[in-house]
Amino acid sequence: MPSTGLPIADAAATLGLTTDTLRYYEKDGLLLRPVPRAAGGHRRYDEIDLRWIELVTRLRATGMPIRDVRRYADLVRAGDGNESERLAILQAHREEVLRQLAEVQAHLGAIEYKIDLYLDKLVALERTA
Amino acid sequence: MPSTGLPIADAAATLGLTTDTLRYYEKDGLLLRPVPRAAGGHRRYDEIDLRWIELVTRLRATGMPIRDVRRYADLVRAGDGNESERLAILQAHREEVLRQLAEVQAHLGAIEYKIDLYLDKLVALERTA
DNA sequence: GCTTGACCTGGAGCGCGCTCCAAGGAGTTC
DNA sequence: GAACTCCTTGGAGCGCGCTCCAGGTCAAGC
Repeated sequence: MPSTGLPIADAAATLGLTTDTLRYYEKDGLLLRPVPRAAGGHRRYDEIDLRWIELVTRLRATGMPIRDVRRYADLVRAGDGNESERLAILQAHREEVLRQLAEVQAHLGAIEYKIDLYLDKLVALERTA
Repeated sequence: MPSTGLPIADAAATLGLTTDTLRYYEKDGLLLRPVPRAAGGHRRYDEIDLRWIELVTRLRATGMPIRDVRRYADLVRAGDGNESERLAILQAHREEVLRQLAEVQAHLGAIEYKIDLYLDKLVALERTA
């Protein structure tokens, strides 16, 4: 059996993470299974591992705390029958992300207003110069 | 001279911060001036202080690091003449926020796709039950 | 066969942004 | 004037999410 899958450095490059982060996620229970090892104990990331980790990065990049990602991974690892719980986690997260997006956009509006004030001010200075 | 302005607890409640955070911001150089004191050394937050801190919370809530807020505060404190530097900071921040908004929205789209898959799955289960 | 370099582990360290605490002072209420 | 509450300061502590390091193993290339 040939060792299939990517070594950790390639997986990290593919996913835009560091090797340290990949090992940390695995140790912290965020993955669906221990990543398979080649002879010698080196990790080999298969397609299924990469796809799961990509989802993890999406959850993390939208602000889901690591402990919630772990809860979700625990459910998926437990197998069929808890789909409504998984759905609840994702839906709650979606609501939270939408809330934050709206908040950030509102604050950004106020900041852009301030930017416009400075632009006006600088244009006026320009004219008198 | 009557002590004008809000005591720290009221200012915190008004701004949605804690008293600890207000003292921390002041000590860390994020404010435009030392907050005025009543007799006895208690802080009194005037309108001008509250308005500035509100801007600080907008910058923070949109992800600006404290050190950048301090740089901006330093410029404002220095007075007229550096408006283009202030503008540059705000515009750079605006670009960064827009970048992050787009990224979060893209990730959210993928998460919502997954939510829909679970919804379909659960509806199918429902039907067979 | 030996060097090189990627990988392994367990655990310490770190940057950020607060958050909490101890010890003490001052002003208001009875 | 005693009790209560809110405030003061300096500094320690903390939760999060990595990030780094030491010391060791293993496999591939020359």
